[in-house]
Amino acid sequence: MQLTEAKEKFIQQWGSLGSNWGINRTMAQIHALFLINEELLSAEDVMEILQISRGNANMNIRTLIDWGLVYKEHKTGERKEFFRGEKDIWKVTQRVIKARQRQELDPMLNVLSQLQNVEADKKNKEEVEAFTKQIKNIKSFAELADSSLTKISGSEENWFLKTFMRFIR
Amino acid sequence: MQLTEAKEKFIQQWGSLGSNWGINRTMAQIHALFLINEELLSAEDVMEILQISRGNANMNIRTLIDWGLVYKEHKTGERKEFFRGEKDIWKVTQRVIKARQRQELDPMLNVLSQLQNVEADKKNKEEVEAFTKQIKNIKSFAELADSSLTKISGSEENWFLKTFMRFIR
DNA sequence: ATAAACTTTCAAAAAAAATTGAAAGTTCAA
DNA sequence: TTGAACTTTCAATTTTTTTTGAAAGTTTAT
Repeated sequence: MQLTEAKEKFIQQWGSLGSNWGINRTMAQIHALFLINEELLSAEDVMEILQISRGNANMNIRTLIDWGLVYKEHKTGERKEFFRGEKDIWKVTQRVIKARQRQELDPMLNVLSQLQNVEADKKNKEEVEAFTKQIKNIKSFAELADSSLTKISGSEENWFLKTFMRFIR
Repeated sequence: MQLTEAKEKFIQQWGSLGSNWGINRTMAQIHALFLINEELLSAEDVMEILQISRGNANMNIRTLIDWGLVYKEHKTGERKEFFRGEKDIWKVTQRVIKARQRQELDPMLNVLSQLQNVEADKKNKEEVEAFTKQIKNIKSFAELADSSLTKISGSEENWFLKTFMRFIR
């Protein structure tokens, strides 16, 4: 396979993976591009390589910066902003976990907390108990997941590697 | 809060969580309904409760059955099919992991394997090496994630609890 | 203070994904 | 074998999400 073809393929696949996990396909493609690109790229470079509009490029690069997956940089003597991607796949994973934890897990935990206080009357006492019990189960599980993810996203790769290597055998 | 309101809220929140993770919102809502509903439900019940069409209900219930999150059952003396949901949140998690692993992680691993064979010529030798190295990193990481998930989705809840409890402290 | 060179925003348009419901298919009791 | 009672399919429609690009905003060198 040629390098150009391989890069293209990687970008497409990463885009489709992202898209399947609720991440904007273009954002995932831009991320893929930065994962395998060694040089600094400007917003215009990204627009051209991926054939997307200015607004689209800008908005998604912005989000990637927010997530900590892309860094802003300046070339001396150039006015324009340039960007480079975080290459370390372990750091990438940690930052994606953090972003999605705050975006999705936290709101879910909030709602689950609220749902624990349901008023019962004499007619539906048992039903309310069953509901409350199940919500409690789900909440405990979500909290365990939350702590595990927090631990993982704050650890050294080394710790992770050792732990999981032991773990999977 | 009233029970009805709480159930409604849970269904909405679960739907939105699913939707954010690339799972059809309605499918997630049906799943939520089954998570908190004690009785058997027919396709018509689901249609009515969630105000959705026959085709929609059918298709998503089918997928939930494929994933192992909902079971088909028969009431004696009734022609109609009834369904009940898997209530155990640990089993639910394991089955979701399995389904998504085969749907998304496996194809990604395949593509990454293909991408390891890129032809270099004298002009782009270094670039090809950098690319290959990065793909290799990503692939190793994806394989570690894959094994970890396989291990997790095949384990007893007890093992998982013990391991992660130790883990997060 | 100006204006050139850039970045960001956002309403409208396009694309993608989900939903509908009528029609086709299936199953089963008689 | 029939037909009633159900389930499944899929083309057309609707809804949701994404993208565009012109206009507004910002920054910086002079």
